[in-house]
Amino acid sequence: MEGEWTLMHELTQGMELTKQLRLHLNSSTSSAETREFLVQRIQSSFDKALLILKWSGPAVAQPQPESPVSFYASPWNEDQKHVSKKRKILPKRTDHVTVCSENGLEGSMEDGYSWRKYGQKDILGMKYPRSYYRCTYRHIQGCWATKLVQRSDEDPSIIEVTYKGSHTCSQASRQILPPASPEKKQQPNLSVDTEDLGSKDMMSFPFSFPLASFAYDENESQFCTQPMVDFRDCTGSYSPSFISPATSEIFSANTSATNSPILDLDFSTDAADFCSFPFDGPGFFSSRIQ
DNA sequence: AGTATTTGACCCCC
DNA sequence: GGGGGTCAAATACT
Repeated sequence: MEGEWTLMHELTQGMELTKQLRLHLNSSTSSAETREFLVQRIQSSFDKALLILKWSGPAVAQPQPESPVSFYASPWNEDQKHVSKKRKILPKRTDHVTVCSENGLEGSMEDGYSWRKYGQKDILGMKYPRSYYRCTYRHIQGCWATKLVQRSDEDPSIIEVTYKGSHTCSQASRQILPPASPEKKQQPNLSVDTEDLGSKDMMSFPFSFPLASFAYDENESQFCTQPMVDFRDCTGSYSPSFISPATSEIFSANTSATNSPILDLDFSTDAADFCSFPFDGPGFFSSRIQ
């Protein structure tokens, strides 16, 4: 089974990386960046292994939408029905994603989830207003994921997306699945700057890749993604040179709402979902495509 | 008619 | 008190 092989591969790689990290920890010449890179790769390997386990069989695979979300103070059916204007305590995890949107992708659907806009504010010092989105299924399934969309001042083609909370709706659990059917309309490509690609085997992950990488913000106890991945229109000139015919299928991402195979992993709850994928190490995507 | 978006008001936190 | 996040009525869209 390919899944088993990949699982073994990831676990083995995790072990190897751990050994490397140990060597670096004992080495006075090792840089902090290198160690951090190894840490992230280790985490990535184990994340992937966990994901493979998680999705390898129906008995254990499907997380239930009603499964508790640790950072919410109380369950939906107790708290959420008491609608109040009181500011809710937000989850402690925030994901920052920077995407380059030149074709209006900054709407509610480009990341594989279905969002509903619930507000817009002019932010002090910001040229462009900030838009607030919540999961479409908030009231149906008690999914309290939200995101903030802010167009960059410096480069209006850059859309900064901040995710708050994680999806507990059923949509979250199917994000990892491949598209149910081929999309007919032209899809924008998801391009990744891979200037500092570490190793080719990092591309071996069979079913998914991140929209952006995650880093842990210790100050705020938050997970933050690093601004590394851009959306480009299909006609865009940029195309990562490493993409092979095989991998381009993975990277040619459908960014419409329901069948993006890639933009997922994401923001769901448990540790296994904090996937810092292989290409997310420091320097892995070292610059943003403009 | 049902759903999504807009937008002014409200409220909390710093 | 001001800024930012959310609510909800009004409006637009399908």
